[in-house]
Amino acid sequence: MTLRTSNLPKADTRASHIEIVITDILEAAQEEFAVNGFAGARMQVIADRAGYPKANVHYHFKNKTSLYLAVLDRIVTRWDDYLNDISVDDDPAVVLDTFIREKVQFSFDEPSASRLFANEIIHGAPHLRKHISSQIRPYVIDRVAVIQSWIDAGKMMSVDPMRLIFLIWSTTQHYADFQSQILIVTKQKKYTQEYRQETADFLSKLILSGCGLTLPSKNNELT
Amino acid sequence: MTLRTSNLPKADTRASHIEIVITDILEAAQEEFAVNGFAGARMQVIADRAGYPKANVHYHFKNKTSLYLAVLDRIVTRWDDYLNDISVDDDPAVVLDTFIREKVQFSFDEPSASRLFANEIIHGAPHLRKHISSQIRPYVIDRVAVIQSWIDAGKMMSVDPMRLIFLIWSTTQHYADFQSQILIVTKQKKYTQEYRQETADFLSKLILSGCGLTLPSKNNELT
DNA sequence: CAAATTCTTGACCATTTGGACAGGTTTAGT
DNA sequence: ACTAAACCTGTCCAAATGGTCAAGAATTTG
Repeated sequence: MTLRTSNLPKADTRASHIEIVITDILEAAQEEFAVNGFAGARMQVIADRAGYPKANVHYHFKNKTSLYLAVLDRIVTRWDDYLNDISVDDDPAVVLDTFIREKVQFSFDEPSASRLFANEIIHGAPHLRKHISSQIRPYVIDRVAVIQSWIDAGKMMSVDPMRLIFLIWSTTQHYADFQSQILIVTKQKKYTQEYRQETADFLSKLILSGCGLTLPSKNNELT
Repeated sequence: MTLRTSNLPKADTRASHIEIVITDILEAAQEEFAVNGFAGARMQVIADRAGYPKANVHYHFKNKTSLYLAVLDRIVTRWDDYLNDISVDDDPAVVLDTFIREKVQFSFDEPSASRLFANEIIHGAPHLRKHISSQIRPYVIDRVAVIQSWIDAGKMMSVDPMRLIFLIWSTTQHYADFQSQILIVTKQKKYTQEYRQETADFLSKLILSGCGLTLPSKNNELT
């Protein structure tokens, strides 16, 4: 609505101004791509939502595909930031509990990112194949090894570690990807803070218990 | 490829011929919509895949939307057929085990149906709102009541029944919707029969155990 | 302060695509 | 066998949409 160019603080440099424009466009694009998919997304809508003329969007991003890739890259990067390191010496219960709660939080906090990602995978991951095999796969293999060592050490029940990771991914993502269905079934307008909390508690409890684990004692001081 | 009109058996009536054509189109459309989403799907591609001229598709289906709705309806109907009835007197472990295995089977057998459905929900379920509130919601409420009665009867651990249903849905659907990611991470070309079986076993075991349940004894004679 | 560089934008275009339509063909009824 | 209805399909078209371009505004630089 308001023209960014005319009412910026004096101290603003060109570089930082550009960053704002780019971010505006990326955020608008993420929303549009998440809601309508790549093919369904409209450059005009993205431009409108970001608050710039369409040609401006094309100035900063060569074409629709490169804009989409930029959005994906941004999501994937933020995703990777969430990935915490775990070690053989850690307590399985604590690690899994933390992992689950972080994933749940991500789903509730950034549903459009989650949906865009899901969309890309459902459609065969045409733009993410490389990232999956070079980043995600090593990550999974690494965690699998640690979980397996816990099992070997008798610290938890014997369950297939990779499928356990898939299970955690799926159950947590579900609340973002299938939000519309869940809200209708539960007759809610939107997720409440309480619902989020109970969901995290539920998932943590059921999954840990499914692995034969229990949290040490105190477990309610997470954000 | 071959023209259906010219080489049909004499006994074939017009009605059944039409059914074949319609089915061909619906199947082609399901695949195309699942792979590319509604906006990305091309009528020309659907027609080609079905083996008829595009105008023929438009003869049987008013427009793209009505074709899409027909595909959705077909999927939803088949989905509903899977829904088994459960009662308070049943053994929770057996019911949940059966339920999980049926859902897993559906995901592996009809991945494109699952993906199309997921796609619709991710994009806000514009065409399924009614079905969700009139069919799915009552179904869920019904199962929730039964599960709750099991909990009250001390037959299983106290877990939120609705979230348990969501969890089963998400974990089973995951293998269809995120197939491309899973195949890359597990370095498989396609799901093997063995992988399907182990997945069903894994999910059943972990979820039952998460509910404090164990299967009676014999549990390996399912299809 | 002038020139050069970067950024912005309205107007315009080429292509794609859903869909209309009219004329032809096959089937069912009598 | 003949007619009417149902079905099929090649051709064409209007609308939508991604993308271009050249001129103008703002900012940096020499």
